[in-house]
Amino acid sequence: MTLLRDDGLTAEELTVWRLLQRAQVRITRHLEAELLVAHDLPLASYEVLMQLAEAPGRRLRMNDLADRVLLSRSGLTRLIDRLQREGLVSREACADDARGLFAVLTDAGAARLAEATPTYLRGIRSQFLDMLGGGEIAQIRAMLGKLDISGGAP
Amino acid sequence: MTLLRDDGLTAEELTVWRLLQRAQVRITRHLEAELLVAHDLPLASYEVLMQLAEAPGRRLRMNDLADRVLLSRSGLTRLIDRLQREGLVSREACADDARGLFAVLTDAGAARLAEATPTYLRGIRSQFLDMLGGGEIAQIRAMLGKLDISGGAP
DNA sequence: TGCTGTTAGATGTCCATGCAACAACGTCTT
DNA sequence: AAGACGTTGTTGCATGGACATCTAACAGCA
Repeated sequence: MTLLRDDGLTAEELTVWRLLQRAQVRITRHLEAELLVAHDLPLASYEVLMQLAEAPGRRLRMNDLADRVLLSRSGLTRLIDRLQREGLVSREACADDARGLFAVLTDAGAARLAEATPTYLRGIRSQFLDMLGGGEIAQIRAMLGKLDISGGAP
Repeated sequence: MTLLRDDGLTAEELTVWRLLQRAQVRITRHLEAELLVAHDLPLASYEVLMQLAEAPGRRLRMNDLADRVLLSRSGLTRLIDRLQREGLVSREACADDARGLFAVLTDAGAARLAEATPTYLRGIRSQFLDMLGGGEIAQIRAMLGKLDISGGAP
């Protein structure tokens, strides 16, 4: 039982990390599967549409968007390619920086997002929030906020 | 600002889920990168070796192992292929079920694991545990335990 | 024994992703 | 004004994972 981790991590500390992994993977897979069967929309695509919908002018620079959806720049390029092919997103030039591109949510994209959103939210509720008590959500939010590198403000 | 989520999730609830995603992805990437540069060992490989080391007889059935490392069966087949090629793991037949196979940790695998473990544990500490207070670890463990489907016992 | 159905792993195929390299553009210095 | 340097986004390439499918082997029942 002590083959490893005599290096300063207690069994509990290691367990916490494993639980975090498991929770995130389990929820992610649930959402992915549900969105796919119900709306033929991968989770990553959903998250792009969601971020764009929340952004002012329904648009975001590629770089900015990549950070928000936790994807590499090249990964996002390909993903936006696909979404553009489906007509859910378009690319527009950036006025004040000729290198830059905006990914812009189209009306079709907004409609598709609206369809899928109930599935997404229901999944988060049933696979995550419902399993915690009310006060616990605030607690876990505070702790996860500390883990967030981008200075998690309240 | 309320383009979506009038469906019953508060902004905070949605934030919690996003923070969980971000935390897990950030830590995972850190570990992957560190293990790769320092030991040329992908995170998934490390986790396989780790699980085998903890298992009785340093061996686990393929199916069982796949569940523990959160991989599909085919994914694990390929991964064990690679580890076997490197000599870190071997396959052994199962006495009481001729269909079954054990993945077994070799001495070379154990050595490689021992080399990489400090890097792994240091990563978890610096990217995760150090960012939380002592009491918080127990708290978050309790909550994440509730999220774990496999009846998280204390 | 001979069927039927189920389970354990391995493979063929496809697709998403990351990294390194690149091109185009911006910024800063002098 | 001009070059050095950083940034932005796209591409070639390789990797790794999932799904569907396949084979072998078990279990149950007639």
